[in-house]
Amino acid sequence: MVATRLDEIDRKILAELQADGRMTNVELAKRVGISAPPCLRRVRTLEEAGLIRGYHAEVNARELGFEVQVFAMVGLDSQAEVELRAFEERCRNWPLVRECHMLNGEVDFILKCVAPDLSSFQQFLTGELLTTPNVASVKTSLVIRGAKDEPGVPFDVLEERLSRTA
Amino acid sequence: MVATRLDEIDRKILAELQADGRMTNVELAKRVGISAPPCLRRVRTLEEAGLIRGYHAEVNARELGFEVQVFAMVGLDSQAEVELRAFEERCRNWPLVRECHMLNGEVDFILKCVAPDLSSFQQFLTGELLTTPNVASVKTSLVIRGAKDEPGVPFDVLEERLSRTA
DNA sequence: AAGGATGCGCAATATTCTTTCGCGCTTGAG
DNA sequence: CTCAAGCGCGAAAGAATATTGCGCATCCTT
Repeated sequence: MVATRLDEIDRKILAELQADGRMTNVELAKRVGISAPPCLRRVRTLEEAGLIRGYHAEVNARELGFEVQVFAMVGLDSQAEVELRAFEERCRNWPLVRECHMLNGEVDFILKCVAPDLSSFQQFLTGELLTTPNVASVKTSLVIRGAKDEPGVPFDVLEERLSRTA
Repeated sequence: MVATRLDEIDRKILAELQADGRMTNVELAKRVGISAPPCLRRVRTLEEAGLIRGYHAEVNARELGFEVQVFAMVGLDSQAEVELRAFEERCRNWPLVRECHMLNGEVDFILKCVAPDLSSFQQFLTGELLTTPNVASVKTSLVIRGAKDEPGVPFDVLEERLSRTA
């Protein structure tokens, strides 16, 4: 099912559910222009094919008490695959680390972190991240304010691209 | 309603919906330990209070044809508030830019971008970002691989913190 | 202690979801 | 070119869910 090419309706479904993941199936069907049963079948297929990984409520982190957001650039001493995997595994176990991406260039990883306040982040930084074996350098940057935070991908770009090919 | 403190049930609701945003209300009610009607009322209240910003399907970007993910660190010539706002507004209009955060330190902004392939990103980089007025420097880092990508906030940290206070 | 406000649960109604069925279209073999 | 098989669609019925109104308990205030 991986190689299955999506048609326009599938892409519309994905776009709609990315914008509003709690939309009812009948509403979704109406928007993509088919009736409810085949629409639901398509959604199930997309889920099983892994094109839809899950559904999440977007919560207001600040109101919930997570006032601090930090990007951390991490450099390691050894970039051996085993060491890379070990560091990634540690990241998965740190709840304050929400994202961990391996990068090219001088920095090995970028981490997006959240924390209730500065002191709890610094506690994590000095008590956990900096004391981790193989961590050579960490440069942190506090987020002053967020200007844009869109989840997912831009479907308009995809449609535009496909229309050029067709 | 902003100053309203959430009780444990509200936090459970948020945690559950963050993990599975399409859960039915009866299932949610069962999990948080109350009956369906008050559960739905709480969800509506949380939505109206802005604690739930929305619901989104998490789509598989790579399978959809967005194979490239890039972090871009942007420095501006002028950091006057008007200029900062102007740059943020441009970011909001670039579909390939999914996130834009203003940082402290030497870099002014960090951008998380996606693109179908390297050439379309470079087209954006050289044709759009680098030619934008007031942009002094851009350093880009390609994401080699993603190790962790959790949406939202860690509710366990929140609960732990609250239990210490109580 | 009385009054008011808040929030729960129960029950009834309306909406939505799920399943089954038959139809029409495309596809590939004869 | 014809025909049969496979696939996806739409309609309808039964099941599950969402939604509303109401009575009652609890808590806080006075």
